[in-house]
Amino acid sequence: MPDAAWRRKFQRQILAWYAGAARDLPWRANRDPYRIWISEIMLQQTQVATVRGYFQRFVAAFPTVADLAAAEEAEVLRLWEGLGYYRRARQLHAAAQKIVAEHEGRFPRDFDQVLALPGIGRYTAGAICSIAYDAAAPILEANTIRLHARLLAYREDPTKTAGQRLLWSFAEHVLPDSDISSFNQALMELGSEICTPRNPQCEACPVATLCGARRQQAVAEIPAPKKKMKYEDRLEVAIVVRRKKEVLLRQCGPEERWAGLWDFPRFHVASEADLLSGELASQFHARTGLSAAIGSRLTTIKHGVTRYRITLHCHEAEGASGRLRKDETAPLVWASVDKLHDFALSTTGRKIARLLAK
DNA sequence: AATCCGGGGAG
DNA sequence: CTCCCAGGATT
Repeated sequence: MPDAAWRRKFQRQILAWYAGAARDLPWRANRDPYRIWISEIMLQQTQVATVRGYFQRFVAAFPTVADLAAAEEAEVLRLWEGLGYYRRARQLHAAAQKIVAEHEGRFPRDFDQVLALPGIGRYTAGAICSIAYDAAAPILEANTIRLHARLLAYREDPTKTAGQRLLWSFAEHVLPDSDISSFNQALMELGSEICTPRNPQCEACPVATLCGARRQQAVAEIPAPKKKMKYEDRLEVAIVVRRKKEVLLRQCGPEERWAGLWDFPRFHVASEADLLSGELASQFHARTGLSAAIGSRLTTIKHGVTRYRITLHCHEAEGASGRLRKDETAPLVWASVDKLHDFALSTTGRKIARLLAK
């Protein structure tokens, strides 16, 4: 670990640089812990450019913890539509209700109480408490993992347990006595804007002279590349069942992907042949209670969900008849095509909905 | 320690 | 195409 002199120079350089480089982001307008919390949850595994618009709409709809707690979960999910990792939205909502129930509706000040809220781990608790309250809490996330790994010339995979232990320790060790809020944000800003994954701008870096990777001319090799994800190809089919101006939607159950969101009835099939074999129609009947033939293809959408590369064929159902099956955990409803914007849909569901509206 | 969870930006 | 992103929860 670096000594006190190194630390002081590091802190001074970081803070001086940030004073002139801080971007004007919506969640930096004030230090309201509620807004900072919302931004931190949205920013989990999601880029700043993507979050901007969502953040503005979300805090406009729910300006306070109490507003969020009082909202319907469906409305929260609707505002989250397209952001992904929908568990974040449900946990955000649950946390707001917990704050109302246990903290009189005021966002807690104590680190451990913040950490105890659903959806908040060590990073997010540290970020909120340092940014909003100037608490002496370290942070470690994508930007600072890369930044610190380079500063320390750490050549192992910094996302593994040993690397995490080292980098959390470093993050705590370099924390200044004051201005923690600016300091932590500055570290992330530096990682995001200067110490980038590819082609970092070391010439513009305020701590280049303190950087181990730079000294070893190993900036391009650090951090070590993560092991490549192996993707599994998957074939799925979405069925569009029309009834006059309505279409059949299904709400995803709590145990499945996109829990709480609505989608067109969707099936995993082994091969293209299953579309014709009657196997799909049989599954469709078991799921919905309706009898129908698989009709013409409307479109094909390719997308990825974690380790799956999904090819989604979207087909019309023809001659649907029968009575809808009752399903408590995954309700089926007939939705007016003109009212599909009132439902929180998965991104693929929204693409299909847009197709039907034409 | 591994795995799951989404979607999009950017090269 | 591939890599990556202000991670957390679960197993």
